[in-house]
Formats: sequence, structure tokens, C-alpha cells
Amino acid sequence: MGSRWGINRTVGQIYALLYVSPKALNADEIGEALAFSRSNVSMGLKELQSWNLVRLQHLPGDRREYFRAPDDVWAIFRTLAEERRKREIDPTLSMLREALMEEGVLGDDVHAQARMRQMHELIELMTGWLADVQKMDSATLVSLMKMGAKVAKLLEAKDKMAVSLGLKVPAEKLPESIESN
Amino acid sequence: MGSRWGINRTVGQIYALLYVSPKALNADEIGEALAFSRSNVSMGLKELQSWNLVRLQHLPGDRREYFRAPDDVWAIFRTLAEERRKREIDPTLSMLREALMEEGVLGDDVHAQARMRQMHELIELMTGWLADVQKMDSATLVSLMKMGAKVAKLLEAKDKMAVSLGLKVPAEKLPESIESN
DNA sequence: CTATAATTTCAGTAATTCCTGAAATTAAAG
DNA sequence: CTTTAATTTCAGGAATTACTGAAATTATAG
Repeated sequence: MGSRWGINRTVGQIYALLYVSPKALNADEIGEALAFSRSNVSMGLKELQSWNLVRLQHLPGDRREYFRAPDDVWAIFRTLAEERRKREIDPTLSMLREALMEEGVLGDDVHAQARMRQMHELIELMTGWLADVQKMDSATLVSLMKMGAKVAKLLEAKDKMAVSLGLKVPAEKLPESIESN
Repeated sequence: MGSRWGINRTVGQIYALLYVSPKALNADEIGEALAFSRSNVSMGLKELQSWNLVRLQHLPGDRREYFRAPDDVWAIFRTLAEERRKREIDPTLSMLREALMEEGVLGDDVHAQARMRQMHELIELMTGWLADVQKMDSATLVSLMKMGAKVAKLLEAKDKMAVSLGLKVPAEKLPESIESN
């Protein structure tokens, strides 16, 4: 599964093991369970750490390090999204920006420029949205997702209600506290 | 950029070229522009077609096929999301389901079972949401994304308003027509 | 400080993925 | 139907990525 999530097969296997394991595991246990060489495990764990996907733990009277996945699946998902943004989206955005500057000066290829600007806008919009969503607590996020398309209808409804009451309700002025339903 | 989007480097290059090109291109033009062998281009185009990412075109008096990317960036994005869901998420979901069935029968590893169920729920929730979002037109989608976190506040506001008016406004009963802002 | 356990690094090899040119196939034009 | 242009397939080689064991490093216990 993870092989298309920016991490390779063995790293994915290690993470899957940690994810389902009821207790933290040390490198030897992981290597034994998956029949990987010790060094392969070490590299895999290092990569997982660079993704912020594992928590470290020390058992008293044992000098080995123990690893586990965070308990909250949503937290895992957020971390993944956040790291992928940093590694893949952000560099893409700056490349696009650079390309737009250069072409802009030359005034060269108008069409290509317009296309790149469209792509840039789309990506910026999505990352901005992602940043907003990342700030929400898991429960709020879950209820929003459950609503799905209904959110759009709600948007309309808001306008209708405001209008029918002769009110102006700029979204910025709405209540601050938002805990889920 | 595309190398982490489920397609390899050369395929990504071909698509980037088509994306910025003001006119449809034939295979030879692509190969020449990128210095790829004709067969490499052919395989790349085949892959892009399997992803539904290119539109075909025939010029009169020319028997070669011409290729271009769709005009709407959002359409491209949707297609990509849809195809990745089919290829990566759906198989993961059924694997999880199977694993849950098997383990369930054995009653074996309670913790692993619970963890897989959590993951399954998260993925199902997200794909359900994605399906909802895919149905919206681009303009609606854009305005929702621009709102970002404000949607959550709006949710609260809806409840407040309904309550203060002594109304019950189940989301299901809200207006049908939803065009963007 | 020394001995030893744990972990990491890295060069070499294995495995996988990618790309090419030649041959085969498809399909349009005459 | 035949010719020829366009495209696809595919086996082999090139390039990249992943994995291993040995050696080096780090860190803890005595």
C-alpha cells in the first residue's frame, strides 16, 4: 500500500508492523518479524523518523530503542499529508513561480505561461485549504467529511437565511469556538 | 513533479509538454521535443491514455494522431484523483476488509484488528468525501476551498441561527440548486 | 577509562524499473 | 488487394533503486 505513498515497500512493511503491533518494538524484533537484515531495518526506521511517523520509547533496564506508530490514525494521516506537502508540493510551487518569472521577462510563450499560472493557482488554493484543514481537530474534520457535498448546500442556505432576514453575515464575523458535533 | 504522482519521470515530461503546448502534438513531435525514442513516447502516451489524461484529435489530411491535455486544470486534477482512488485506494480497502474478515474468524489479534478497522474507517470516510466532492462543479469547489476553515465556523453558525429562530434545519432538506458564489 | 552492546554507514551486489531499436502489427490511401 | 505510413510490442541492455554484511561509530554499563 505505502509504495505509492512516497515510501518504499520495505519501509511500508515496517510501518504496517508498527501500526498493528500492540506494543513498541525494537529493531531486532522488526528485522526478525519481517526477515530483513538489521541494516535494512535501521535505514527503514531512519526514513520513518525523517517522516515523523514514529514515536521513540525507552524501556528501563534495556538500552535498545523501541518504536511505535502514533495511536491516532488521523494524526498519522495529517503528518503524512504535511510531510508530502513539504517534500513534493512546495518545491513544485517554487519551480512554477520561477518558471513564471523567467518566461514573464522574456514575454515568450504566452500560452505556456497562462497554463503554468493556472496550475500554480490550483496548487496554492489546495495547499492553503490543506493548511486550514490541518488546524482543525480530528472530530471537526470527521464531521465535515461526513457532511461531504451537504456543505455546499449549507453554503447556499446560509446566504438564503441571511438574505431573508435582511442580515449581513460575513464569514469572518462568525463565532470563534468550533468543537465538533 | 509527476514522479511521485503515480506516473514515472518520462511520462510526466510528456504530460507537462502537452499541458503547456498551445496545440495538440503528434508522437513524433513529442519525441523530438524531449529527445525520447519513438517507442518510449508510444508507451508514455499509452499510459497517459490509461489514466484518461489525454484527449485525442485527428487533423484532416493527416493520418497521425494528435494529443493534448484537457483545458480545465480542475478536470485534470479530478481525473488524477479518481484514477488513483481506483488503482490504489480501492484495492487497499478490499485488502483491509479481507484481513478483517479472516482475523475476525480466528478472533486472534484483537489489537491489530482494531487498528485495521480504524484505518479502514478513515479511508472509507475520505473516499466517500472525495466522491461527494467529485460531483461538485469546479466553481463550487473553488469557493469551498477558499473558505477553508471558515466552513467549520459556518457549521456552528448554522446551528446557532436555527436554534435562535426556533427552527429545525436538517441538512437533507436544504435547497437543491448549488452553483458557486 | 574500558569493554561491550546497539546502531549506523557504506561499498558491493541484487533486484527492479526504464528505455531503446528492430520487428510485428495496424490502418489508411491508392 | 497492395503499398506505405504510423503505431505498438518486446527482448535485451542501461540506469536506477534496494538490500546486505562487514566495518565503523555511538553510547551505556561497569
